[in-house]
Amino acid sequence: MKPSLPQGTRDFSADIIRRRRFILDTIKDVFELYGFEPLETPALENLETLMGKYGDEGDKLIFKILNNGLDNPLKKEEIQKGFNKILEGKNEKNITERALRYDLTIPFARYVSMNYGKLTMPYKRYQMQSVWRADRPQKGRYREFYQCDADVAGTNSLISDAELALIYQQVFRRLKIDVDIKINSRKILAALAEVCGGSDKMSAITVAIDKLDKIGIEKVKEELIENNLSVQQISVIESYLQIGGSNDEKLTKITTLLNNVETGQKGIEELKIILNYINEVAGQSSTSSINIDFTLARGLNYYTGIIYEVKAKNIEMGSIGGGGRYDDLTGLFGLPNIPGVGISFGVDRIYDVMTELNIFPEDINKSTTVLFFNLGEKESTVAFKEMQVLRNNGISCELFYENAKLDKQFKYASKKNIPFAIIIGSNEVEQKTCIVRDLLKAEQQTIPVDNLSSYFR
RNA sequence: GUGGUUGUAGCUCAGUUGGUUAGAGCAUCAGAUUGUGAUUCUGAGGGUCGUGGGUUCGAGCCCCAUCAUCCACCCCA
Repeated sequence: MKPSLPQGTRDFSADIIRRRRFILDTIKDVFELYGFEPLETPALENLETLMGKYGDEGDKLIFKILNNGLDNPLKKEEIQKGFNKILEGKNEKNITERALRYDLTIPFARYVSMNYGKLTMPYKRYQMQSVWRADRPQKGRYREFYQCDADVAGTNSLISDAELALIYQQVFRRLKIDVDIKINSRKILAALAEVCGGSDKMSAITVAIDKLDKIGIEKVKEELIENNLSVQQISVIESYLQIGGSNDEKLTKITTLLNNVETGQKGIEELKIILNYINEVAGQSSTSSINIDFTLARGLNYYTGIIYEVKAKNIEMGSIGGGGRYDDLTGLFGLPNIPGVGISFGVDRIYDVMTELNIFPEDINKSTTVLFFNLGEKESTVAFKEMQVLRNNGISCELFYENAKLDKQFKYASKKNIPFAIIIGSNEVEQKTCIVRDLLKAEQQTIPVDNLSSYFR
């Protein structure tokens, strides 16, 4: 058979893994700097755990796993019944009861619900694992990809919201990616909906205004008309969308626009508090700005407070990070009144951005430091012994496995980016010396073998 | 889920209105060179043209289906 990969999945070769690790390590270091603890959960979850958490669109994108034993003749009848339900678009336990992880937030919520008694609250966890979505692949979109999440469960303190924004700043500063960190509040969006026809219109409104960048104000208005909003309501939304200026100016204008709506004022107040925390430390570092963007909506329907989204500047790519606050996530799993807030990094998109901008560090692909040449049985035995001395000193080495032509051994070294070659031939064996060749400078010197490890120190 | 694009050697790609035995560069291997590389020269291997059907005397080329790719929409990291 001809080998192939499932759609939207990829193999990662050594050079890609080293670059991905650079990103993952950077994120992990910053998460730990802020006191988050690691967590890993299974790739599989019960389908029931995931269904209904990501909206109707989301449910369709969950990878479901077929049960085993469907060919059991004793269960034939109920399995056929179940299959008929599947054909109607319903889920049926007899056919599928497990699914691949769709994101890291719901498994986190599930974990908190199951382990509440054991956890030190507020619980701050980070998680870096792959997730799967049955989406059609395209630029920056894969069916298997990594997310890196940091969430805080069990506190309403807006300090945590502010810290998460700072984590975004710090990570992208370390990665040297210029980003736009957008912030908004679901409470403000809810208040807008309240002013414009009631809360049942909220999702239609948010979906429409979220597209402002892409399709422009006229198309947004068309979409709102299709959703049965009145001219007057649409004009309120239009003035909402026209709010501009600095963060302070935006806050002033929105306060006026939503001055009768209590939830809106609450959302504005929260935004102010968070931005104040961020401003406290602004002088210490920030290059990438945190900006209020009232068009930001975010899809996941469990957010209730602050929402974030991060986009890379100067490049065409979907968001590379997103997150927000949810008042009651674990309630769905029987543990009410636990608020949470979290952010997510999309590693694969960050990788694509860094590749396109060509901003990975130069020296990222060094692996082996020294290649010992193989010049025969006796010679390579000596080399083998000296190689182990270097390894014991923490220098990564390889001995070429065959007594091949030097030409070939040199090429192997250059292909693997190995900077040093050590040549031990019969003369060197006799004199207890070796030739150390710097392959980048094309210079070499003969030194006593006993001095090898000090040479590389 | 909807629409478009592409699929020929390990890689990047040529291949004329359908016409003998499908090509190039790079890479690989062997030799020129029996201890010093990224150079040069010579030679070799490697393809059921994504897969399965169809039209035709004849298909890499035309038609249908299918799979994969890249891209856009929906949605999202």
